Amino acid sequence: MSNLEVAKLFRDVAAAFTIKNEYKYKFQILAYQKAADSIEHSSTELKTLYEQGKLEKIPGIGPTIEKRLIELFKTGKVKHFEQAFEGISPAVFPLLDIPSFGPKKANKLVTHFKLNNPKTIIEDVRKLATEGKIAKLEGFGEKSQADILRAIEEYKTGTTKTNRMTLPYAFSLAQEVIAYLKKHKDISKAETLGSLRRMNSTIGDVDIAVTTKHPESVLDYFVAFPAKERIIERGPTTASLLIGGGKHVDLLVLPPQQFGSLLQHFTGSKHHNVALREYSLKKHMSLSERGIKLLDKKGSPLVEFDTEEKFYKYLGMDWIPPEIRENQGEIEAAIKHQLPDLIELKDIKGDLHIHTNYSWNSSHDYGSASMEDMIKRAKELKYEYIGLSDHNPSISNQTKSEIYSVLSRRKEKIEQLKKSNKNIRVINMLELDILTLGGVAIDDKGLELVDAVIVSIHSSFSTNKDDMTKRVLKGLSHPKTKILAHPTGRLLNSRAGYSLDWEKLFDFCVKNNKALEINAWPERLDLTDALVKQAKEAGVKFVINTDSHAVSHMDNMFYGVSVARRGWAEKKDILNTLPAKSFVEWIST
DNA sequence: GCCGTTTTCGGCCCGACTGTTTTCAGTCG
Repeated sequence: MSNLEVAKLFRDVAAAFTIKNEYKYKFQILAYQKAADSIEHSSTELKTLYEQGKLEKIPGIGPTIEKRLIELFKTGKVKHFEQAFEGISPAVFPLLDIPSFGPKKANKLVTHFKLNNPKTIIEDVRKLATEGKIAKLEGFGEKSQADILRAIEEYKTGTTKTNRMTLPYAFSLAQEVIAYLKKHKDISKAETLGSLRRMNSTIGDVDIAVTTKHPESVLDYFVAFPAKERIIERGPTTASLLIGGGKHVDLLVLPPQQFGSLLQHFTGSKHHNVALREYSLKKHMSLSERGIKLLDKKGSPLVEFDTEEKFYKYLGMDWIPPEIRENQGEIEAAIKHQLPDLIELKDIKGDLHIHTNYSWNSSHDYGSASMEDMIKRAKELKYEYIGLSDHNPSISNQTKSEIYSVLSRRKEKIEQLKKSNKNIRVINMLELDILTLGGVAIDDKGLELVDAVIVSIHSSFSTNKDDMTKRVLKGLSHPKTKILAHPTGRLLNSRAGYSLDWEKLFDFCVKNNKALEINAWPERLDLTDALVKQAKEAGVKFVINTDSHAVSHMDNMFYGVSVARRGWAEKKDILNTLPAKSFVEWIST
């Protein structure tokens, strides 16, 4: 059973408790939802933790839920859950996947119309709505019947929440909306919030905050946004639009004196906010997007904040960078004034994963720009060094001596470039395939013709964890291999990546002075933020690379730096912040 | 059912919006 399946089961359990008695089970419901959230966000499979007897390492899993999970993995079911589901039609649960359906609404429809088939339930409800039967039910009406119909249509056509957006897509959508908003004369400030401000690897909704003295007219203007599909909601301080492709854009409007708490609240994450509020409650302060209520002094006015810095300071803590607001220890660190000094884009002094159009019967794709053009861009970016790391020449249709000869010709060209570019260090590198049977695609004699290599997996993704780990460690063992590129192999929204024994890999990297790449390509963002944090704690060093195949790709460095920041990485953790001399020393020894 | 920088008992985030009501229930983030 995968983490997502367990999380869904827990949410169904919470829904079942909600239907049975929301008040009696209030805190069990909360506990199962919290556990589901945390299981979804876990970077380790629960099954693995179960096998290692480490289930209690997941926050939100205590002794009782641990017992239930052990029963689940042992027998495939949980007695206690079956009791919880007793008397509730299984047809309720598929409905919960449709936005606007919660446990109460779903159960009311299912019981009243005696619907019991989970396979046909969505079609059954759609039919009832079409026939006008739902409007007659108490608590429903014509409007909600129409809403149900539309929600089902949007769900079936995939208009709602299918794929999450990649960062560049979300940024350009946000920029488009902000550019539109800025045309309104009463808007003084507009900023993106939510997961986009936290630089999450994928974005669900785009949240934009605006401060103005004329909220009415701003909201009117916003909901008239030309590219909208429809208005989802519109109140006095917020509005939400559905944009083509099933994306939401939410606007939040508050007066300038409350802008600080507004930013804080809608930047999230939800887990960060809940933890922050629980902490503050113990200090008798109640937090919201409008400010802070002091619970000790009755009738005292709301304390307002125009900046986020003042808001956090009032709570007795340092301002927390948005990227690490995930309730992963940042609140405790902010109280103790021990927040990490996160790496910044300006710290980066070189890019080592650069593909060019150098043509030589390659094993994989070429870049579109010349070595000269990529070097020129690196200089514009004020880099001190650049690694030219084309894919290794194909080994399937060239003899060894042919390979030595092409490598040597490329070396000559790069030596020329080194000489003609005195103010940047050009490093002769390769991105080298780790073969299916371990080992790398080019032998020792060939590797003498390059300064250093990046290794990566480009084949046999389904290899099991133990074999894949052996394969990767063997690939990293050669003295010339310094960096493991895109270590998980994932592609956002399309490929999960392969399995690796991360603890083993981290340990190997620390002992053998190898680095893990943080690949800045927006569909990769690989390592993941969670693994960066774990690796950093194990003492692993990183290199942030763009994996550029065109000049413009070199600007993606920003996304890689964001992943590093989300993983709590500091300048000292990232090797390509080193000055040229020290970096070249590391990579060539 | 979880959890601990005033707690191993006694707490558990907070408000927005919609639709169906005429003061509230449900859902969402």
